[in-house]
Amino acid sequence: MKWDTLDEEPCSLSRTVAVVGDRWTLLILRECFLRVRRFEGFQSSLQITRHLLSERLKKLVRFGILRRVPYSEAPKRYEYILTQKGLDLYPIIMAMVHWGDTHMGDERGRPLLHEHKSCGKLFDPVMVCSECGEVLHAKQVHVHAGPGRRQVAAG
Amino acid sequence: MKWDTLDEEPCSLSRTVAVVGDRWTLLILRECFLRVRRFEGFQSSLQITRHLLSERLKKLVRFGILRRVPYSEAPKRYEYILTQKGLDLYPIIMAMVHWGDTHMGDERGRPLLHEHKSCGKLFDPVMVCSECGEVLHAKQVHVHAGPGRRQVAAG
DNA sequence: TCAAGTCGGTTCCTTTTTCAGACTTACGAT
DNA sequence: ATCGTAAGTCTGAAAAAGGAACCGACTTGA
Repeated sequence: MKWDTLDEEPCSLSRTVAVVGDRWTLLILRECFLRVRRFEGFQSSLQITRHLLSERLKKLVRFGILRRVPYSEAPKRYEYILTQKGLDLYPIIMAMVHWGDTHMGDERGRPLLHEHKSCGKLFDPVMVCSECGEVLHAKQVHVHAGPGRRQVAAG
Repeated sequence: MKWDTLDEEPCSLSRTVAVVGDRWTLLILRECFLRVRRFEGFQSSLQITRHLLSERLKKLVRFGILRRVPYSEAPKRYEYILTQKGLDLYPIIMAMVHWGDTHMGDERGRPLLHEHKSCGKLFDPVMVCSECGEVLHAKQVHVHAGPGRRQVAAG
């Protein structure tokens, strides 16, 4: 497996992993969803080295997850804003937060609570079937080869 | 940020990232959900080095995501089976597969199709609010500090 | 019975990433 | 002139990943 061509594998998970499959990238995205937008903001809340932050932000921009938007002309300053493609990562982040809440909690309770503005309640994210609306479980799902599958590789 | 204590951060995303936040681990989990159970099975389908596979499997066992179950006494041979905690990672994997299908596809179409046995249809996973059942969007969610939050750190 | 193959690893060495922290550039304020 | 801020870049050391050979306990086939 070569990481530099992982985004071309005939497997949607590999392609996603190529983009967000490392620790810092996922933590940077968490900050994005918490409305952090600027280099110093990411750096101070994550304690990531500036070198790596710079590289990760470039990569997220290259993949179209963030847009680099100037907010000051002199001196030139930029913020990093989630694109629609980036906003669509929300279910991944929320699924991870929910798993952490469920399986990695401690005696102090949840670090964050989420309120759904539409209904006004504190909620958990639940994954359902787009067709029947039932909650999804791994054992209820059967996998078929699709048109984009080249070989026996999975995906 | 020190990776060895990431699972104790007051942030559910960090804690999840501590366990599944690297490329190989996510790909190994994909194989688990595709019913791969044995060392050689993972190794040959992923082309991961045996060294790294060994280490990652140990880590997943240590975190209670896989169980190491003997299937032969002489010689001693083991398989790796998802625990309930591991099965609960399914929404994360499916959210990543769905994002890849949506945003990283090519002209050949999807590598895999998913059929929901309960309703018999090909489906996409959708994340909804546990309280009202509506589809979740990042902008509809407001975040509050919960009891497990120590400081200004996010989670 | 002896060689070859299988499975689940371990060991060793090289290459790539990451880390920690100083340095740079461009400006505004004191 | 000096300080502070923002958004980076550069450098050398440490850690992680990659590649490939080796090992031990069996089974299989000649």
